[in-house]
Amino acid sequence: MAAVKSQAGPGAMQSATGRKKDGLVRHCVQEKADAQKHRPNSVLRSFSAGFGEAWPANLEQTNTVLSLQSSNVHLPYRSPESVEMDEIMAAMVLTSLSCSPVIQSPTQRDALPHGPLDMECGGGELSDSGSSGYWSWEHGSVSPAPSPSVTETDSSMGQLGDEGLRVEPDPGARDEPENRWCKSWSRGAYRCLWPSCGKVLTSRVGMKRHIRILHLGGAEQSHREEDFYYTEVSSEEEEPTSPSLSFTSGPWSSCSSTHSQPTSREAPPSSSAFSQSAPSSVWQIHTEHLYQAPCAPIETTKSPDSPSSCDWTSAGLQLRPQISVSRSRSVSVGEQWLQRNNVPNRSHTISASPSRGHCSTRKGRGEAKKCRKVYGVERRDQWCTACRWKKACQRFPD
DNA sequence: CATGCCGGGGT
DNA sequence: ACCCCGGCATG
Repeated sequence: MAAVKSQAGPGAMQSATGRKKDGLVRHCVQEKADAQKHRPNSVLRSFSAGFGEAWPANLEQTNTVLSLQSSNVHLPYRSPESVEMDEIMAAMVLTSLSCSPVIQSPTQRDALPHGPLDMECGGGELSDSGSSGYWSWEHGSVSPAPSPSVTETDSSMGQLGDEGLRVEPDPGARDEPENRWCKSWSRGAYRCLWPSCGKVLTSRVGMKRHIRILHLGGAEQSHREEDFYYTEVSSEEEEPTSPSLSFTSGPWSSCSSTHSQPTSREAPPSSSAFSQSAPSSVWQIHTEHLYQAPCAPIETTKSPDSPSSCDWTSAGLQLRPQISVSRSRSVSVGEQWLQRNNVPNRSHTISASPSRGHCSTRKGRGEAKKCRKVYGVERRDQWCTACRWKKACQRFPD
Protein backbone atom coordinates (compact mmCIF):
# COMPACT_ATOMS: atom_id res chain seq x y z
CA MET A 1 0.00 0.00 0.00
CA ALA A 2 2.62 2.34 0.95
CA ALA A 3 4.22 1.98 -2.35
CA VAL A 4 1.04 2.51 -4.12
CA LYS A 5 0.36 5.45 -2.09
CA SER A 6 3.58 7.10 -2.57
CA GLN A 7 3.38 6.72 -6.25
CA ALA A 8 -0.06 7.90 -6.53
CA GLY A 9 -0.63 11.51 -6.62
CA PRO A 10 -3.11 13.30 -4.53
CA GLY A 11 -5.76 12.42 -6.94
CA ALA A 12 -5.02 8.82 -6.62
CA MET A 13 -5.30 9.13 -2.99
CA GLN A 14 -8.94 9.05 -3.19
CA SER A 15 -9.00 5.84 -4.97
CA ALA A 16 -6.67 4.50 -2.46
CA THR A 17 -9.11 5.52 0.08
CA GLY A 18 -11.73 3.57 -1.58
CA ARG A 19 -9.61 0.58 -1.62
CA LYS A 20 -9.05 0.83 1.94
CA LYS A 21 -12.41 -0.40 2.52
CA ASP A 22 -11.25 -3.81 1.92
CA GLY A 23 -9.14 -3.97 4.81
CA LEU A 24 -7.33 -6.98 5.55
CA VAL A 25 -8.90 -9.50 7.61
CA ARG A 26 -6.68 -11.10 9.87
CA HIS A 27 -8.93 -13.47 11.30
CA CYS A 28 -7.15 -15.54 13.52
CA VAL A 29 -8.29 -18.22 15.62
CA GLN A 30 -6.74 -18.30 18.83
CA GLU A 31 -5.95 -21.51 20.40
CA LYS A 32 -6.88 -22.16 23.84
CA ALA A 33 -4.68 -22.76 26.62
CA ASP A 34 -5.61 -26.33 26.44
CA ALA A 35 -3.56 -26.54 23.47
CA GLN A 36 -0.73 -25.90 25.70
CA LYS A 37 -0.89 -29.16 27.38
CA HIS A 38 2.34 -30.47 26.41
CA ARG A 39 1.31 -33.56 24.79
CA PRO A 40 1.58 -34.52 21.26
CA ASN A 41 -1.99 -35.33 21.01
CA SER A 42 -3.08 -32.10 22.40
CA VAL A 43 -0.86 -30.44 20.00
CA LEU A 44 -2.52 -32.08 17.16
CA ARG A 45 -5.88 -31.45 18.51
CA SER A 46 -5.39 -27.88 19.09
CA PHE A 47 -3.93 -27.32 15.78
CA SER A 48 -6.58 -29.10 14.02
CA ALA A 49 -9.06 -27.07 15.82
CA GLY A 50 -7.44 -23.91 14.83
CA PHE A 51 -7.00 -24.70 11.27
CA GLY A 52 -10.09 -26.29 10.41
CA GLU A 53 -9.61 -27.91 7.16
CA ALA A 54 -6.66 -26.17 6.06
CA TRP A 55 -5.45 -28.39 3.41
CA PRO A 56 -7.77 -31.16 2.80
CA ALA A 57 -5.93 -31.97 -0.29
CA ASN A 58 -3.05 -33.00 1.73
CA LEU A 59 -4.81 -35.38 3.88
CA GLU A 60 -3.95 -38.38 2.00
CA GLN A 61 -0.48 -37.37 1.62
CA THR A 62 -0.29 -36.67 5.22
CA ASN A 63 -1.55 -40.00 6.14
CA THR A 64 0.96 -41.56 3.97
CA VAL A 65 3.65 -39.69 5.61
CA LEU A 66 2.45 -40.75 8.95
CA SER A 67 2.40 -44.31 7.98
CA LEU A 68 5.89 -44.11 6.83
CA GLN A 69 6.84 -42.52 9.97
CA SER A 70 5.31 -45.05 12.14
CA SER A 71 6.98 -47.78 10.34
CA ASN A 72 10.32 -46.24 10.28
CA VAL A 73 10.56 -44.86 13.61
CA HIS A 74 12.54 -47.05 15.73
CA LEU A 75 16.05 -46.69 14.78
CA PRO A 76 18.47 -48.37 17.04
CA TYR A 77 20.86 -45.61 17.12
CA ARG A 78 21.35 -42.31 15.65
CA SER A 79 23.71 -39.55 16.24
CA PRO A 80 22.35 -36.81 18.38
CA GLU A 81 22.31 -34.54 15.46
CA SER A 82 20.34 -36.75 13.28
CA VAL A 83 17.97 -37.33 16.07
CA GLU A 84 17.51 -33.70 16.45
CA MET A 85 16.84 -33.31 12.84
CA ASP A 86 14.35 -36.04 12.98
CA GLU A 87 12.61 -34.35 15.71
CA ILE A 88 12.52 -31.19 13.87
CA MET A 89 11.07 -33.00 11.01
CA ALA A 90 8.58 -34.48 13.31
CA ALA A 91 7.60 -31.09 14.45
CA MET A 92 7.18 -30.06 10.92
CA VAL A 93 5.01 -32.96 10.20
CA LEU A 94 2.97 -32.13 13.16
CA THR A 95 2.58 -28.71 11.92
CA SER A 96 1.52 -29.94 8.59
CA LEU A 97 -0.86 -32.35 10.08
CA SER A 98 -2.42 -29.69 12.02
CA CYS A 99 -4.02 -28.64 8.90
CA SER A 100 -6.05 -31.69 8.62
CA PRO A 101 -9.68 -31.06 9.02
CA VAL A 102 -10.23 -33.29 11.83
CA ILE A 103 -7.69 -35.00 13.71
CA GLN A 104 -9.34 -36.99 16.24
CA SER A 105 -7.79 -38.16 19.22
CA PRO A 106 -9.51 -40.67 21.31
CA THR A 107 -9.31 -38.72 24.43
CA GLN A 108 -10.90 -35.53 25.50
CA ARG A 109 -11.47 -34.31 22.14
CA ASP A 110 -14.65 -32.81 23.19
CA ALA A 111 -13.08 -31.19 26.05
CA LEU A 112 -12.09 -28.40 23.84
CA PRO A 113 -14.99 -26.19 23.29
CA HIS A 114 -13.51 -24.32 20.51
CA GLY A 115 -15.85 -23.30 17.92
CA PRO A 116 -14.81 -21.82 14.77
CA LEU A 117 -13.48 -18.49 15.47
CA ASP A 118 -14.00 -18.42 19.07
CA MET A 119 -11.10 -16.40 19.79
CA GLU A 120 -12.65 -14.96 22.74
CA CYS A 121 -12.64 -18.01 24.71
CA GLY A 122 -9.22 -18.88 23.70
CA GLY A 123 -8.16 -15.56 24.67
CA GLY A 124 -9.56 -16.03 27.97
CA GLU A 125 -6.44 -17.43 28.94
CA LEU A 126 -3.47 -17.24 27.07
CA SER A 127 -1.66 -18.11 30.07
CA ASP A 128 1.89 -18.72 30.53
CA SER A 129 2.49 -21.13 27.92
CA GLY A 130 2.24 -18.07 26.18
CA SER A 131 1.98 -19.44 22.90
CA SER A 132 -1.59 -19.33 22.61
CA GLY A 133 -1.65 -16.36 20.53
CA TYR A 134 -2.39 -18.36 17.57
CA TRP A 135 -4.22 -16.98 14.77
CA SER A 136 -5.45 -19.10 12.13
CA TRP A 137 -4.04 -17.07 9.42
CA GLU A 138 -0.68 -17.45 10.76
CA HIS A 139 -0.85 -21.09 10.95
CA GLY A 140 -2.90 -21.54 8.01
CA SER A 141 0.00 -20.30 6.20
CA VAL A 142 2.25 -22.96 7.35
CA SER A 143 3.50 -24.16 4.10
CA PRO A 144 0.71 -25.73 2.22
CA ALA A 145 3.01 -28.40 1.17
CA PRO A 146 3.70 -30.22 4.29
CA SER A 147 7.36 -30.47 4.32
CA PRO A 148 7.90 -33.07 1.73
CA SER A 149 11.24 -33.80 3.08
CA VAL A 150 9.89 -35.48 6.07
CA THR A 151 10.67 -39.05 6.09
CA GLU A 152 10.68 -40.14 9.58
CA THR A 153 9.94 -39.07 12.99
CA ASP A 154 10.39 -40.21 16.43
CA SER A 155 8.41 -42.94 17.90
CA SER A 156 5.83 -40.82 19.49
CA MET A 157 5.08 -39.36 16.21
CA GLY A 158 4.70 -42.70 14.71
CA GLN A 159 2.24 -43.66 17.29
CA LEU A 160 0.28 -40.66 16.70
CA GLY A 161 0.18 -41.42 13.13
CA ASP A 162 -1.08 -44.85 13.80
CA GLU A 163 -3.65 -44.26 16.33
CA GLY A 164 -3.98 -40.69 17.14
CA LEU A 165 -4.70 -39.53 13.73
CA ARG A 166 -7.78 -40.35 12.06
CA VAL A 167 -8.52 -38.02 9.37
CA GLU A 168 -11.92 -37.80 8.17
CA PRO A 169 -13.20 -35.74 5.40
CA ASP A 170 -15.15 -33.31 7.34
CA PRO A 171 -15.09 -30.27 5.27
CA GLY A 172 -17.76 -28.50 7.07
CA ALA A 173 -16.22 -28.96 10.39
CA ARG A 174 -14.27 -25.85 10.71
CA ASP A 175 -14.17 -24.46 7.41
CA GLU A 176 -13.46 -20.87 7.69
CA PRO A 177 -13.03 -18.74 4.73
CA GLU A 178 -10.41 -16.86 6.58
CA ASN A 179 -8.39 -19.91 6.91
CA ARG A 180 -8.33 -20.36 3.28
CA TRP A 181 -7.40 -17.02 2.22
CA CYS A 182 -5.10 -16.54 5.04
CA LYS A 183 -2.95 -19.33 4.06
CA SER A 184 -2.75 -18.02 0.64
CA TRP A 185 -0.91 -14.98 1.43
CA SER A 186 1.77 -15.75 3.72
CA ARG A 187 5.11 -16.91 2.97
CA GLY A 188 8.11 -17.69 4.59
CA ALA A 189 9.20 -15.91 7.68
CA TYR A 190 8.82 -17.18 11.13
CA ARG A 191 8.65 -15.11 14.15
CA CYS A 192 9.30 -16.30 17.59
CA LEU A 193 6.44 -15.59 19.83
CA TRP A 194 8.30 -16.11 22.96
CA PRO A 195 7.85 -13.19 25.23
CA SER A 196 10.23 -10.46 24.47
CA CYS A 197 11.96 -12.42 21.84
CA GLY A 198 10.33 -11.79 18.58
CA LYS A 199 13.13 -13.18 16.61
CA VAL A 200 12.38 -13.66 13.01
CA LEU A 201 13.86 -16.39 10.99
CA THR A 202 13.29 -17.44 7.52
CA SER A 203 13.39 -21.08 8.11
CA ARG A 204 10.96 -23.07 10.06
CA VAL A 205 13.53 -25.47 11.13
CA GLY A 206 15.69 -22.70 12.28
CA MET A 207 12.86 -21.25 14.23
CA LYS A 208 12.06 -24.48 15.86
CA ARG A 209 15.57 -24.94 16.77
CA HIS A 210 15.76 -21.45 18.11
CA ILE A 211 12.74 -21.98 20.24
CA ARG A 212 13.70 -25.31 21.46
CA ILE A 213 17.17 -24.37 22.36
CA LEU A 214 16.75 -20.90 23.59
CA HIS A 215 13.32 -20.98 25.05
CA LEU A 216 12.50 -24.51 25.79
CA GLY A 217 15.85 -25.26 27.11
CA GLY A 218 16.36 -27.96 24.62
CA ALA A 219 14.23 -30.16 26.70
CA GLU A 220 13.47 -33.40 25.15
CA GLN A 221 9.89 -33.08 25.81
CA SER A 222 9.70 -29.82 24.17
CA HIS A 223 10.40 -31.11 20.79
CA ARG A 224 6.94 -30.89 19.64
CA GLU A 225 6.10 -27.71 21.27
CA GLU A 226 8.01 -25.35 19.18
CA ASP A 227 5.07 -24.89 17.02
CA PHE A 228 3.40 -23.04 19.73
CA TYR A 229 6.05 -20.51 20.00
CA TYR A 230 6.45 -19.22 16.62
CA THR A 231 4.29 -17.95 13.97
CA GLU A 232 4.65 -17.63 10.36
CA VAL A 233 4.53 -14.22 8.99
CA SER A 234 4.09 -13.12 5.55
CA SER A 235 6.99 -11.41 4.03
CA GLU A 236 4.54 -9.39 2.19
CA GLU A 237 3.37 -8.04 5.39
CA GLU A 238 6.76 -7.20 6.41
CA GLU A 239 7.06 -4.68 3.79
CA PRO A 240 7.01 -1.30 5.23
CA THR A 241 3.82 0.34 4.48
CA SER A 242 4.77 3.81 4.96
CA PRO A 243 8.01 5.26 5.91
CA SER A 244 7.08 6.67 9.15
CA LEU A 245 4.57 4.17 10.06
CA SER A 246 6.80 1.76 11.52
CA PHE A 247 7.51 2.98 14.85
CA THR A 248 6.71 -0.29 16.12
CA SER A 249 9.36 -1.12 18.43
CA GLY A 250 9.63 -4.72 17.78
CA PRO A 251 10.22 -7.01 14.97
CA TRP A 252 6.60 -6.92 14.38
CA SER A 253 5.46 -6.75 10.99
CA SER A 254 2.80 -4.72 9.60
CA CYS A 255 0.20 -5.75 7.27
CA SER A 256 -0.76 -4.16 4.16
CA SER A 257 -4.23 -3.51 3.15
CA THR A 258 -3.76 -4.58 -0.34
CA HIS A 259 -5.66 -7.65 0.37
CA SER A 260 -9.24 -7.48 -0.24
CA GLN A 261 -10.87 -8.62 2.82
CA PRO A 262 -13.09 -7.09 5.28
CA THR A 263 -11.18 -5.96 8.18
CA SER A 264 -10.98 -7.88 11.20
CA ARG A 265 -8.59 -7.94 13.91
CA GLU A 266 -7.15 -9.99 16.48
CA ALA A 267 -7.95 -8.73 19.75
CA PRO A 268 -7.18 -9.77 23.06
CA PRO A 269 -9.76 -12.13 23.97
CA SER A 270 -9.97 -10.83 27.33
CA SER A 271 -8.72 -7.52 28.22
CA SER A 272 -6.70 -8.68 31.07
CA ALA A 273 -5.35 -11.82 29.71
CA PHE A 274 -4.62 -9.95 26.71
CA SER A 275 -1.37 -8.64 27.56
CA GLN A 276 -0.01 -11.86 28.58
CA SER A 277 -1.55 -13.76 25.95
CA ALA A 278 0.37 -14.59 22.99
CA PRO A 279 3.67 -13.63 24.15
CA SER A 280 3.98 -11.49 21.32
CA SER A 281 1.50 -12.17 18.82
CA VAL A 282 1.14 -9.51 16.38
CA TRP A 283 -1.95 -7.58 16.60
CA GLN A 284 -2.46 -6.53 13.20
CA ILE A 285 -5.24 -4.28 12.77
CA HIS A 286 -6.86 -2.86 9.87
CA THR A 287 -9.54 -0.55 10.51
CA GLU A 288 -11.80 1.46 8.60
CA HIS A 289 -12.52 4.79 9.76
CA LEU A 290 -15.14 7.24 9.14
CA TYR A 291 -12.91 9.49 7.33
CA GLN A 292 -11.25 6.91 5.30
CA ALA A 293 -7.71 7.58 5.76
CA PRO A 294 -6.25 7.47 2.38
CA CYS A 295 -3.30 5.80 3.30
CA ALA A 296 -3.12 3.00 4.63
CA PRO A 297 -3.38 0.18 6.47
CA ILE A 298 -3.29 0.61 9.91
CA GLU A 299 -1.28 -1.65 11.75
CA THR A 300 -1.15 -2.30 15.29
CA THR A 301 1.36 -4.13 17.06
CA LYS A 302 1.51 -5.06 20.51
CA SER A 303 4.77 -3.86 21.64
CA PRO A 304 6.79 -6.89 22.13
CA ASP A 305 9.53 -5.23 23.82
CA SER A 306 7.52 -4.03 26.61
CA PRO A 307 8.95 -5.91 29.41
CA SER A 308 5.89 -5.86 31.38
CA SER A 309 3.25 -7.46 29.47
CA CYS A 310 0.51 -5.04 29.97
CA ASP A 311 0.72 -2.45 27.44
CA TRP A 312 -2.59 -2.11 26.04
CA THR A 313 -3.79 -0.08 28.79
CA SER A 314 -1.01 2.29 28.80
CA ALA A 315 -0.48 4.83 26.20
CA GLY A 316 -3.68 4.73 24.46
CA LEU A 317 -3.89 1.15 23.85
CA GLN A 318 -0.55 0.87 22.55
CA LEU A 319 -1.84 1.12 19.16
CA ARG A 320 1.31 2.71 18.69
CA PRO A 321 1.81 2.40 15.11
CA GLN A 322 -1.12 3.44 13.42
CA ILE A 323 -4.48 2.63 14.06
CA SER A 324 -7.26 4.24 12.61
CA VAL A 325 -10.33 3.72 14.37
CA SER A 326 -13.50 5.35 13.86
CA ARG A 327 -14.57 7.27 16.74
CA SER A 328 -18.09 6.57 16.27
CA ARG A 329 -17.54 2.98 16.92
CA SER A 330 -15.50 2.63 19.94
CA VAL A 331 -12.07 3.26 19.45
CA SER A 332 -9.92 0.64 20.62
CA VAL A 333 -9.13 -2.04 18.30
CA GLY A 334 -9.65 -4.56 20.90
CA GLU A 335 -12.98 -3.17 21.52
CA GLN A 336 -13.90 -3.33 17.97
CA TRP A 337 -13.01 -6.84 17.82
CA LEU A 338 -14.86 -7.58 20.91
CA GLN A 339 -17.87 -5.89 19.63
CA ARG A 340 -17.83 -7.85 16.53
CA ASN A 341 -17.62 -10.98 18.40
CA ASN A 342 -20.17 -10.07 20.90
CA VAL A 343 -17.83 -10.40 23.62
CA PRO A 344 -18.63 -8.57 26.68
CA ASN A 345 -15.88 -6.20 26.54
CA ARG A 346 -14.56 -3.57 28.59
CA SER A 347 -12.02 -2.48 30.82
CA HIS A 348 -8.79 -1.53 29.44
CA THR A 349 -9.69 0.25 26.40
CA ILE A 350 -9.34 3.59 27.73
CA SER A 351 -8.41 5.15 24.64
CA ALA A 352 -11.60 5.74 23.22
CA SER A 353 -14.91 6.99 23.11
CA PRO A 354 -15.04 9.27 25.98
CA SER A 355 -14.75 12.14 23.70
CA ARG A 356 -17.92 11.36 21.99
CA GLY A 357 -19.86 10.45 24.97
CA HIS A 358 -19.70 13.66 26.75
CA CYS A 359 -18.53 15.76 24.06
CA SER A 360 -18.06 19.02 25.75
CA THR A 361 -14.86 18.03 27.34
CA ARG A 362 -12.26 17.73 24.80
CA LYS A 363 -9.77 15.28 25.85
CA GLY A 364 -6.35 16.54 26.23
CA ARG A 365 -3.84 16.05 23.63
CA GLY A 366 -2.71 12.56 23.51
CA GLU A 367 0.84 11.70 23.29
CA ALA A 368 0.25 9.79 20.20
CA LYS A 369 1.70 11.27 17.16
CA LYS A 370 -0.79 12.48 14.78
CA CYS A 371 -0.53 12.68 11.12
CA ARG A 372 0.57 16.23 11.30
CA LYS A 373 3.48 15.34 13.42
CA VAL A 374 4.31 12.25 11.62
CA TYR A 375 4.14 13.51 8.15
CA GLY A 376 4.43 17.16 8.67
CA VAL A 377 2.34 19.81 7.15
CA GLU A 378 4.22 19.62 3.94
CA ARG A 379 3.02 16.12 3.38
CA ARG A 380 -0.47 16.77 4.27
CA ASP A 381 -1.69 14.56 1.55
CA GLN A 382 -0.40 11.67 3.49
CA TRP A 383 -2.39 12.48 6.51
CA CYS A 384 -5.34 10.46 7.28
CA THR A 385 -8.46 11.96 5.99
CA ALA A 386 -9.63 12.91 9.37
CA CYS A 387 -6.56 14.91 9.99
CA ARG A 388 -6.87 16.59 6.70
CA TRP A 389 -10.30 17.56 7.61
CA LYS A 390 -9.23 18.66 10.97
CA LYS A 391 -11.09 15.97 12.61
CA ALA A 392 -9.96 13.60 15.23
CA CYS A 393 -7.13 11.66 13.84
CA GLN A 394 -8.11 8.24 12.85
CA ARG A 395 -4.80 6.88 12.18
CA PHE A 396 -3.26 7.63 15.46
CA PRO A 397 -6.01 7.76 17.91
CA ASP A 398 -5.03 8.56 21.38
C1' DC B 1 2.76 29.16 19.22
C1' DA B 2 1.75 24.56 17.39
C1' DT B 3 -1.31 21.18 17.63
C1' DG B 4 -5.79 18.58 17.82
C1' DC B 5 -10.29 18.60 16.59
C1' DC B 6 -15.29 20.34 17.30
C1' DG B 7 -18.74 22.55 15.05
C1' DG B 8 -20.37 24.33 11.22
C1' DG B 9 -20.56 25.45 6.45
C1' DG B 10 -19.94 24.65 1.34
C1' DT B 11 -20.34 21.47 -2.57
C1' DA C 1 -21.31 12.10 1.92
C1' DC C 2 -17.31 14.48 1.20
C1' DC C 3 -14.49 18.26 2.07
C1' DC C 4 -12.79 22.47 4.21
C1' DC C 5 -11.88 25.71 7.81
C1' DG C 6 -12.91 29.02 11.86
C1' DG C 7 -12.08 28.89 16.22
C1' DC C 8 -11.23 27.04 20.62
C1' DA C 9 -8.81 24.02 24.00
C1' DT C 10 -4.65 22.27 25.17
C1' DG C 11 0.32 21.78 26.07
